[in-house]
Amino acid sequence: MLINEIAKITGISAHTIRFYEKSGLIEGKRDESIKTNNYFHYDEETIEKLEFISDAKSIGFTIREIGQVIDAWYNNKYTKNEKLSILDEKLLSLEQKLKEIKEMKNQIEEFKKDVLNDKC
Amino acid sequence: MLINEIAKITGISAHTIRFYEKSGLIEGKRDESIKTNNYFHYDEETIEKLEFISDAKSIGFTIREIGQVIDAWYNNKYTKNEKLSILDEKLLSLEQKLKEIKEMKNQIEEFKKDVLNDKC
DNA sequence: TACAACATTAGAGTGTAGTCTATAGTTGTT
DNA sequence: AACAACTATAGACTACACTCTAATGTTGTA
Repeated sequence: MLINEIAKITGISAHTIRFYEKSGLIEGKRDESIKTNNYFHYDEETIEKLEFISDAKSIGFTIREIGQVIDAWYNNKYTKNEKLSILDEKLLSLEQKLKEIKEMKNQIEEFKKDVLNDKC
Repeated sequence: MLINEIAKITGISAHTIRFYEKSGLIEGKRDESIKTNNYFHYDEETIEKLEFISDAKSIGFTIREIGQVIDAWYNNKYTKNEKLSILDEKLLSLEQKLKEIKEMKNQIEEFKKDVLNDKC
């Protein structure tokens, strides 16, 4: 798959995909048998990664954090224990986010009560 | 209270507090009886607002969104129905965030399983 | 073969949310 | 009065995550 095809599939622009590539989140491969161009080729795994990136970004993970998780999942950059500790850390931060969001829900419910009772 | 005092209480720097003031999130009052300076004075309500801002930022609300909620709560910029609709919209987006975070937790749990089973 | 549509890179520009600096004036303590 | 510590404002600077432009080359179709 060339960049525009994977862009269409994932809904992420070619520009942004190149940005993710430069940021080290994904990695296209060059076909060594083709000498006339140096186009990047992307596979199914890259689609998975890009979908993960979209999800992770929307819950507030930074590029750096997403890179860590991707490396913990796909890469051999880390030992097994390092991988598990990165993933556990992210799970913990997600727990924290859940707690904060529930608290914020309660607070906004209180605001609503105040508005309903004309207290503000 | 002057700016440094409220900064110390909330843990938010004076610079950032001035930035929030310029962004319309909080509003200090000038003491008209003092002619020698034009220092801003802040009250308890501003502390509440700044604490809300910290919480809301940490769950990913933008300055604009936070401004809307503060206006829906403290201000008479909106009608009762407008206020309720802003707050309901935020509640809905919090529900959405909760869902996304739970899904991400499951996905990272799956990554962990893969790592534990040496599948990657 | 013309040419639209695609690919690459470097680098510039944008929006958000601060963060810092410089300048100038004010207040409180010695 | 001297001086440290505070305050205000304008505007420069930063980090992050894109987003776009320009220049150049390649591919596929009429």
